Amino acid sequence: MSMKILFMGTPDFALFSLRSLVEAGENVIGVVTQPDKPKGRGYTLTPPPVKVYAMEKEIPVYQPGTLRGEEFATLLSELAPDLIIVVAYGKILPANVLDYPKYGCINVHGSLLPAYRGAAPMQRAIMEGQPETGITTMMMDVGLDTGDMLLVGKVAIEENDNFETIHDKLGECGANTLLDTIKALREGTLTRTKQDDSLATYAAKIEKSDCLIDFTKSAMEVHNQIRGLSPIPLAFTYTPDGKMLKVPTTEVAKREGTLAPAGTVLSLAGGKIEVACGTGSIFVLSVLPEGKKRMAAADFINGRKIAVGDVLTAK
RNA sequence: CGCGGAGUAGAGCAGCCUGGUAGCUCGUCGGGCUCAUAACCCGGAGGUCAUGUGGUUCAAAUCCCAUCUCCGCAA
Repeated sequence: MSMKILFMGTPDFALFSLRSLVEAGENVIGVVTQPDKPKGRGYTLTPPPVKVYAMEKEIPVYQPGTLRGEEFATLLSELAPDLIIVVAYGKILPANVLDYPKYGCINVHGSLLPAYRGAAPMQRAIMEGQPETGITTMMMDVGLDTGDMLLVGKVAIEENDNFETIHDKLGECGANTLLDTIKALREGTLTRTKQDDSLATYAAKIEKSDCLIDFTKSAMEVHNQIRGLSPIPLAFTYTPDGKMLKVPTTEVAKREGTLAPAGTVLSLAGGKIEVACGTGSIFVLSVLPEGKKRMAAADFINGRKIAVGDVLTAK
């Protein structure tokens, strides 16, 4: 049975799934992705990763500004997909789209639903210190990540995993879980499980305020925040001269109790910047100073930009 | 023409405003010392100060002009 699949997705995370569909020989008849957006210095118009890949594979690409209205409805009836796969597309699908395909719309979501519904499930799970996260495939409905669950894949979050490593592991896991889901659909063995709404939690989009490091929290909480935001967009603090300092990598020091006022630099031994937290301390292993490249903490120390006793603060 | 920072030894930086001997922390190489350390001491190598056979000047890393490259913010 060859189903006509329409793929909807935008960033790198979606690319894992699209690539696996293509490589598995599925009949991907088109890709819907967000319009090119101005990015970076000088506002260069940049295509989303999914578009770049689709064009390489000569799959038709569509970038509607909206899914509501005649235009997209017409396109949909021309393409006539049997199944729509949605992975981090970035827009809400209206009811007429959800209802169109014979086999419905399947979403690949980066959490163990009903936990972490919403925009930033991977980051939030790490930031909140979860020991594991995963992928849930679901039949989409009109709610935000509220549809019936299909299959689940789990991924452990190790102490030094960060957003990048979890993103890649879940991308991989998502691709595999998606293929399993389609296989089950085809074989008629797919079962739907309702979400328990009473257990639902939301993973709100990451805001600037989420990125400000709060050293009054425990060393582990600070570490979780920093790694959940690394390498994008990165957690930050301010040095005594008022310059912003982003922190890509840290590790938790094995120390207990309150060592000094939160944010105080305790030591520069071994090329690590040890910073006091509410309880315990963390080692800052690399930094990204304002206007500079990312560098090892040892280099930052060599340039004499920080000293024992300096206090890193919210400004 | 979105805003801003930066290009000086292998790395991170200072020096530039107020032109006049190329400096700091580290790494590296050689030697010494210690039971030992993120060790310590002594010595050395390594730079056409991004580019222009540009301008000003007795003299330019420093002031002026142009170009290239890298980065942060914002979106």
